[in-house]
Amino acid sequence: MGEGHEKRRGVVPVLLPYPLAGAFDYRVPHGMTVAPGDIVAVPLGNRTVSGVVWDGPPEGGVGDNRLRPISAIQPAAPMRADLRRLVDWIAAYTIAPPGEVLAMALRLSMRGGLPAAAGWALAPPPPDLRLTEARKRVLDALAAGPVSGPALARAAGVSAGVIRGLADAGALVPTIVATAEPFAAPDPDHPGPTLSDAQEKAARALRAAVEARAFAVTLLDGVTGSGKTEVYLEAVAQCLRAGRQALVLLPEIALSSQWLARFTRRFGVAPAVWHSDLSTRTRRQTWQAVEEGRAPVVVGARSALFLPFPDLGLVVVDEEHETAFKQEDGVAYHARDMAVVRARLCAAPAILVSATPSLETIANVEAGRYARLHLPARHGGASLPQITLLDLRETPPERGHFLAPPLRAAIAACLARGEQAMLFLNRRGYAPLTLCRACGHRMECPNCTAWLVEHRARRLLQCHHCGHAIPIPETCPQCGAAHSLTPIGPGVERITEEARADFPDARLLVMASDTLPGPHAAADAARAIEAREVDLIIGTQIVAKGWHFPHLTLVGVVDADLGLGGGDLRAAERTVQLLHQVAGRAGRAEAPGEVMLQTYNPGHKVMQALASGDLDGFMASEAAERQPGHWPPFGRLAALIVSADSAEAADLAARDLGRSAPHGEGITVLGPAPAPLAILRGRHRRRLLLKVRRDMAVQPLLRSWLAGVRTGRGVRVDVDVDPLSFL
DNA sequence: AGCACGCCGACT
DNA sequence: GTCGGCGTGCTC
Repeated sequence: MGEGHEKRRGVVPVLLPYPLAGAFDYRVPHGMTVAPGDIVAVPLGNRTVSGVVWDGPPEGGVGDNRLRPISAIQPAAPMRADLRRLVDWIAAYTIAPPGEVLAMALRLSMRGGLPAAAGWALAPPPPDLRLTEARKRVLDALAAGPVSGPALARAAGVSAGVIRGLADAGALVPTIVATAEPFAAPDPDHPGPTLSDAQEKAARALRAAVEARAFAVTLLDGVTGSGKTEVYLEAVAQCLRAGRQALVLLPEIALSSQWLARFTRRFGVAPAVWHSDLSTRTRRQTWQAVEEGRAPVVVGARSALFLPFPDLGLVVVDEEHETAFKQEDGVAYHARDMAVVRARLCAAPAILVSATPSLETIANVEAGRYARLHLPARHGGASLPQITLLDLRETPPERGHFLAPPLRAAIAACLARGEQAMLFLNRRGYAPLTLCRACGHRMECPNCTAWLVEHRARRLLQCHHCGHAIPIPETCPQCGAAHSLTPIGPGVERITEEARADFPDARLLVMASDTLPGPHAAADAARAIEAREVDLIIGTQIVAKGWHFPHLTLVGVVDADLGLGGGDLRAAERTVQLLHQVAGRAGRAEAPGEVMLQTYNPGHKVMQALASGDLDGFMASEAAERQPGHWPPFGRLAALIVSADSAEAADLAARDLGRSAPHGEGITVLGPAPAPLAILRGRHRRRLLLKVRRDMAVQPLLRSWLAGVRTGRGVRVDVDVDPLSFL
């Protein structure tokens, strides 16, 4: 490093947290000196805003007479150089205004001043105070000075009631205390679980990578249940021994109660947690603890990438294949890839972890850019579940039902053995389509190109893209026929109804994002399953996360073909990843697991790969398919989404863009074509795809392309570099 | 992102 | 006659 401390006078660039084209120049007033990274207050129009003194010379885009002076240097810790480089890097890569990226990195920190909390201090003891043991402990804990409420309760080992009582008796007075409470220090030498030989070997390699204090990326892969988490926690332990901080990114932190329990088992205490739903207080405390090096380990969602670690020694991305790491709205960045960038910027190793690595990561391994550590088998005597394909053409469900007889029989047998079963269907609600039997009318969203999904429990038809909802109509809005609207196809609600009828004695639990609002509900559900208070779990996507349910031995996938349609580049890859993950929930302890996939395409390469377990072979064939056409990861892709109020305006703008598209050797432009969601939230959308060879960069092409077209009123062009979703 | 300036509907 | 809708445009 060594840079970033030079004091500067004259004119400096200041990056403002708004989607402006670049940094703005400001004059440094006499008597003030600033350095890159300083948080400053500057005038902007008729108000004062906060910004960050940026690096390099002034932009020079504006005449000296229009330059305004910096108002003040804010009393906040300067933004670190590596974070400034990360902001620059993400902005350049995603073609986003740097200020918009800065906003993501700052939004989380700049709200409010110093963290403070309600606390308690000793008052002159009232003469009639009755002292109990608990009350004595509280008074002792306050002898050294004021302490915040929760910390006091913890330190004295009492409930909040005892403190309340002392306050009522007049022995305590409320105060505001600065909360610089240290986060508990994880103990790297806390006795953890014993590793198998294979795990120990991988752990050794990762410890060495941490000790090397150099940028290097390692893929850690192995089937679900092979003990990858325990292995990378050893790398975290090594990082702690070296006195440095570690960051672990998880795709959906809110659903990871079991992950936190595993961490606690290994290190004796829980890590600092970071995600977007934290309260303002917790957010500020965590931010500050990270900044001051008091939070040795942070586990977080993608936004944790922007935390100001002073000494980051390790970055782990668990479930690296998860698409939840890709932010779609605003700045379209992939947290997995940016985590690798962050690791490189602070010369730390990165570990990518997955049972089903993305083809991108596999290609990086094969090109020698990433190392690979492979865990060959399930850990602790558990075996991989037996996966069978249920051909729905041969053994169809009864009319109006969705569970084929062999699956029903398997569930019945499983429940009879006293074991748990799970049904997986990646679709919320009761039915994805409502159709009029009289005239064929389909209930569609007025704002989006999408069907309205019936939610029977709430008596609604709802659009899963924009949230538009209407009460379920009595009559067809097209032809007026009464009682003619029929639900078509299953959602989890409908499967639940069927299961309830088929297995009336089983205790059911539905796990879907709308039935488990918030982390506590998910944690409660997981606890209930572990405690065997549930026999049959019916769930969407969220049951696929890394849960460990030791008594679950049967998983039925209601519609394994779901997700294969739509012509998405990664549809097959994603289906294999998702279903492998779901299958991995079965048989994680002594009892062997069994998985049944209901499919109309048992011959499909996805079904064959899952049934045979040959994921490497499947990924190799995916690679072979994408390579000749230079599709990712063997080429680079950027999507341009043109949206406008009217179809005509969208078409016009899209055609204009198409006409001025870059061309040349190794460059392909596809489109314009209606985006798969041709109308979304009332906006008409067209899509263009720019595809280039892997040895070329899309960013310069995009920049000159977009600079050359001026879009008309109401027209927006959104750029998505490395798009994952083709909607 | 804010907040202005700027041209067309219902109201103290 | 004004107050006010939010559509475009600018902020160093």
